[in-house]
Amino acid sequence: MHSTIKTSQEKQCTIVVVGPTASGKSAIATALAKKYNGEVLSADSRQIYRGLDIGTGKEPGYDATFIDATGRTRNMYVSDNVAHHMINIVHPTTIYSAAKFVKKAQRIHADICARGKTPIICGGTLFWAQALVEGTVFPSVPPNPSLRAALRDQSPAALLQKLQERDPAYAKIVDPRNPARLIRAIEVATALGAIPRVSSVAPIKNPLILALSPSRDILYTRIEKRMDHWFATGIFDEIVHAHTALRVPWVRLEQFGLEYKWCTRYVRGYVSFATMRTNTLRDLKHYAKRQETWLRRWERSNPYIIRIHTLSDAMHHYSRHTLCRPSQKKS
RNA sequence: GCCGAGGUAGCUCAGUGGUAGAGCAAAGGACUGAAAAUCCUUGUGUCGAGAGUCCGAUUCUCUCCCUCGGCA
Repeated sequence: MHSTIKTSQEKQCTIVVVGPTASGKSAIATALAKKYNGEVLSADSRQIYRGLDIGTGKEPGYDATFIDATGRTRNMYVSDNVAHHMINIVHPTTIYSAAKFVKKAQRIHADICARGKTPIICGGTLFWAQALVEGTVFPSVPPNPSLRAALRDQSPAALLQKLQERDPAYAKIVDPRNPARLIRAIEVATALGAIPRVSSVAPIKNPLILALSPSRDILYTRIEKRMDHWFATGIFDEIVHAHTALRVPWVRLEQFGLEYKWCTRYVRGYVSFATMRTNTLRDLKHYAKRQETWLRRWERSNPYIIRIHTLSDAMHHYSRHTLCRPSQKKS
């Protein structure tokens, strides 16, 4: 039952490994990649940045190149002898987005399949992972920096008013007190006249979605341990290096959130070590909680998500999935 | 031992003669080109203990206990 050799009955599938921070996604994804001739496609909104390694939880590795299915040379990241994609793809000052991620990741996914490998989507940015799996098409309105700057200081009420003038229907369903939501809605409505309905095109076929879900006690312990390990192994140097050698402004570093936010302040002498540590830990726990909330919601709309705890759970479900799939055929 | 300031939600503290709130934490939720971001909802606790005054005390008085300063 645990055969690692592909039989003719096995069908190609994409493994998806999600879960909160510090739940052990990377280790499982890498192990699955070795087991099933796979390549990892990262869905992590921070590991895309070069030079942010420790605090983003990158597994040790190096940048390398490979030849894709069309014969082109492409970049990848190699960790534990496994190819990883969507890691170290942009400079930290680059503004990236979920839409860009989905577009690029779809191409990479197709290429992995074309080369006969098993794609393993792995990441903690559930928004990105779900959008990729479901093939979400975002309104094709890129961010408008000057509009955003102009709206930045307006009250939610004023923003809502503006949105009502453009798209009253959408104004009824947005979060009326969330500036980020309101500004994006105004941005889209200004460009297109109204907010288009969201559509899902080109979802990933035959996904096996595995969700790591350690108990909260265990997770919080792991988060704290990992955080202290980062403090001890050079995250402060990394931040200083990003600022001096990579010329990443301090404000930008703070924008990355979590430890980058607090360690940057600590490195600059604005907060004590104790404050930095306490706040980082608090924010990490909040983050993990939001990831779990997202996962629960996704589960409500997708009954095929499977909760797992170990690598052998993952392998067990992979075997079942590839050998005798439930009727989830394309229609 | 004396003087002073306090003891109210897990923490920091407001507050009132008619049995109490805020922030943070915690829990839950939202999320469609910022997502490690952004935002929403949820607060009954012997108001340190005992006694007294009062129709009624967490609020006033007394005693005690504890904490923190200062003086010895």
